[in-house]
Amino acid sequence: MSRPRIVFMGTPEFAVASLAACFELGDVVAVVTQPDKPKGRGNTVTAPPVKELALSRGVPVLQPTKLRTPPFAEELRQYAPDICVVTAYGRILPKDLLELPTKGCVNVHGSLLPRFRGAAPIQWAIAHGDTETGVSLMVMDEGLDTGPVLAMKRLPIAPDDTSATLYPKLAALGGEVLREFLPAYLSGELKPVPQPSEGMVLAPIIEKDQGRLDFTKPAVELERRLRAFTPWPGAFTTLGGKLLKVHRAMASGGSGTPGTVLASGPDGIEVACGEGSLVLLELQPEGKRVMRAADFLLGNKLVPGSQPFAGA
RNA sequence: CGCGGGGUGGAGCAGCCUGGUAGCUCGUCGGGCUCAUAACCCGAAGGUCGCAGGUUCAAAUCCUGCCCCCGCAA
Repeated sequence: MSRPRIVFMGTPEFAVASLAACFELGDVVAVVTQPDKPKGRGNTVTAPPVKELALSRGVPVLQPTKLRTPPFAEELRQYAPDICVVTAYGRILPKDLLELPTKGCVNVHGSLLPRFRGAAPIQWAIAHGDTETGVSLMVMDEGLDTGPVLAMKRLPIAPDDTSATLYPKLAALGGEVLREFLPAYLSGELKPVPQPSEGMVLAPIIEKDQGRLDFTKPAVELERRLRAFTPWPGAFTTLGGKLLKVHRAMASGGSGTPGTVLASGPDGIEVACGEGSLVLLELQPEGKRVMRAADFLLGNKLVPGSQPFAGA
């Protein structure tokens, strides 16, 4: 097949590069994405990034609320897809959809499988302190990111990488892995290889409360989680009943009762943790802009020895 | 009309309710002191208090409209 008929399924910014690759690789006959949702201040109804690109290319956009009802499968069948490419769609695909395209469904996943199966692979790669991650192209089966793998591309994780900095890099890699390996899969040259049973790690969806700083944990872990959970849900604590976000911090060697301010000055605010200490470098009080810790201290006194942060 | 905080010398804040001299901490510049420090002492510069209108003898402060920044929720 020279021009495969592709149905693309995806939703956020991460999926856009994959969709762009699909436009090069075949005829994108339909794009499936999540329904428009109210977003941001003012609750403006916003279209997913994938939809924007699809519309600009004049491709039919489907935004079903439910996948498991027969009408959607029938609708999709009319497009007679050869292959369905899925990147961060945001839903589990039922068996009948997986089997609908003649070549099945392939998925671009943001980790080196079987490490970090699940909804938040990029975040957990950082949170675990990995120095390398990547993207995997796999043939989907009914399990959660358990299908046999066609190809992987690797990417180093820098010590200061956050999910925000890693996302676009991995999104681009996702487009590349499709361009390089999808044609070979479609022609039958490239066979999927089952994932090894060793090394499986789950990457469950992140919940808001996981961003709350728990100073009884080791400082190194808190620093990793801060980067992993940037931009969402971030790392935060409470000060004087108000939210205080921590945008940048550094693990250090101080010790004391967890949650105690060990030092505060131009170099930051050092807080004792369960193991080591965390030096807060950039803060954002609720309703305010991000500021350096030193600036924050000019208007807010944090006395060494005190335990001003709630929650700990 | 989703909920809420904020815009005051270069930075972070107070003052606003209860109109009446522009305040605090830091930075900057000049001088002094010290082996030394995020040091300390003395002095100085720097602000149309987001914008526009209104009320008033008088507005950062009260009223109206607009612009901009941000947190929450979804």
